[in-house]
Amino acid sequence: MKVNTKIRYGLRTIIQLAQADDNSGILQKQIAQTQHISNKYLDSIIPILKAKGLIRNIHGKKSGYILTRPAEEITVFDVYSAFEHKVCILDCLYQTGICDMEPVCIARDFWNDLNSVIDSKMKNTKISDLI
Amino acid sequence: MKVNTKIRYGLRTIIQLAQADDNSGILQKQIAQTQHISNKYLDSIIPILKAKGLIRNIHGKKSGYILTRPAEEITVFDVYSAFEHKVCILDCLYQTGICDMEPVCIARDFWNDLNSVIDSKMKNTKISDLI
DNA sequence: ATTTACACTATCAATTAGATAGGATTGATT
DNA sequence: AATCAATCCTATCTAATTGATAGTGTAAAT
Repeated sequence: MKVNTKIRYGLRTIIQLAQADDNSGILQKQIAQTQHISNKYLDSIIPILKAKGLIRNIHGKKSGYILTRPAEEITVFDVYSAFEHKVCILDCLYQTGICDMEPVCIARDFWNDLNSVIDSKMKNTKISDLI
Repeated sequence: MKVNTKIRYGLRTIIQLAQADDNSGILQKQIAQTQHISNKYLDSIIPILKAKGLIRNIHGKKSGYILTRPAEEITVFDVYSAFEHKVCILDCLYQTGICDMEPVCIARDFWNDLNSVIDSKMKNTKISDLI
């Protein structure tokens, strides 16, 4: 039950951009320095956020990254799902045939509930709620 | 963000014992068969539940395992914490000095909230609620 | 005394996490 | 057009963790 580094760094990146005044972008290098993340490692995170349409690059004098939409319109789940398709604390929740017990598993019902709780928390929290 | 096998199997074991009529115990072997878990693997799970005082062995004619207390008095968290000390989705939540950003990390505040949500769900769900 | 169940220790293969390396490409500034 | 910094892509590596099995020892019941 750990949140992995990419998701954590991804969220921190989005938060940093959300906190910036929106006239200028923030360079990857700056994010690396502020967040104490290696610039190389960010190489594997930033492109994902970009591909999912959460951030984009502006060019010119004030070059760097900005959010593509206001922080009010981005949820934690948007960031999470850039890296993992779904909130899924147990494989059997979304795949059939993994476990023989599935149709009768009471434990699974609980894990499914817990999964929903986590999912909802992420979907109901906007980046703007955090800052 | 996965729940590991020991915790899952541990919960299933507790549920099976909770469902049994309380006159007789259930042998480890029976649990293995019912739950489709190898008896050998249960060797590394059952003793932990026992050490934590959740189950105990009865001897004699109806030998096997039983719950030490009624299902109303056991929470999912009791089972979870037999295997992992705390609900902790991020190391920095309970350890200082792991991350430089800790004092100023807004993301951490969110993860901390999410952690509480998970923790509460487990602590507020009794085994008797599941069956 | 023998059988059955449980306990203890060690080991192992597979997977994943976290991170780095090196180079190609892109775009802005000169 | 040249140069320089930033970004992107692919490959690689180590360490830790997970899930599981093997083998043996011990205890209790019939």
